[in-house]
Amino acid sequence: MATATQLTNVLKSLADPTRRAVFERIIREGEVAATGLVQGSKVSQPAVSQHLRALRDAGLVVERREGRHIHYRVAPKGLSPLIDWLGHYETFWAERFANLEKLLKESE
Amino acid sequence: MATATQLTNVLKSLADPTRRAVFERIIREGEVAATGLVQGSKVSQPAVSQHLRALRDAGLVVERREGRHIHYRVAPKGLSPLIDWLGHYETFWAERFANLEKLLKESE
DNA sequence: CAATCGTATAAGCAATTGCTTATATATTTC
DNA sequence: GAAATATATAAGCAATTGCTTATACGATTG
Repeated sequence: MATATQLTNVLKSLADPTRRAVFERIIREGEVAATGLVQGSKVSQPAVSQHLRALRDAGLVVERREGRHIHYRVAPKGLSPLIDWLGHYETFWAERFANLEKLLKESE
Repeated sequence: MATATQLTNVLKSLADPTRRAVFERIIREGEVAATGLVQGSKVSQPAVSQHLRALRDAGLVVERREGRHIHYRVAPKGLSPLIDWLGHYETFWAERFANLEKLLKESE
């Protein structure tokens, strides 16, 4: 079960637009090296690195070292704390949420 | 359609544990006056008031004045930006699920 | 109208955040 | 081993955040 702290970390991580953009690129591109994420980013390499650390600490991405590159990809259950939290209040906004939750549960 | 700014506001609002607790109480209790939310809260009345304003600005709650009380309740579509954002990557997660399944089959 | 109740706003402050530049740490290549 | 590449960490700084106390506003009651 996801703790409140984990949920807080996920929400905080996604709340920053720059960091969320990094996460979205990782989602779209599947697996990206940090270099690739720096290119096309508005912020510096250290800034991207710091965002990647935040995302990793929040459990949203995982890294895989390959030579001097470090490739990032989405952590399978990274969004679980958020999905679970939404699901906890499902009855309040059931219809829209039902399909998404089902899909995500299957992918665990 | 929800803008990126709206999503950011929703995420930021929910990212703070105290403010999220206020929101959760409003969800559970249906309609609550600010006084009720202050009671049982760890923070002061102004702090609660500021959190309520943030939640309202993010579109997560609506208020209804009744005499000198102001009652808060969940805004029906307040979480839409978040739900929509998650749904936007639905296809990605579906593909991820498919790939995982494929990978597991191959490793048998 | 004066007192009171419910709530919001103002001002100030310590803590946190997101960024920068500069530097360190791995890893590979020459 | 030296240079180059990929990434992380350190230090510092301006902006933002979440809280506090004090005060203002709005509605009700006497």
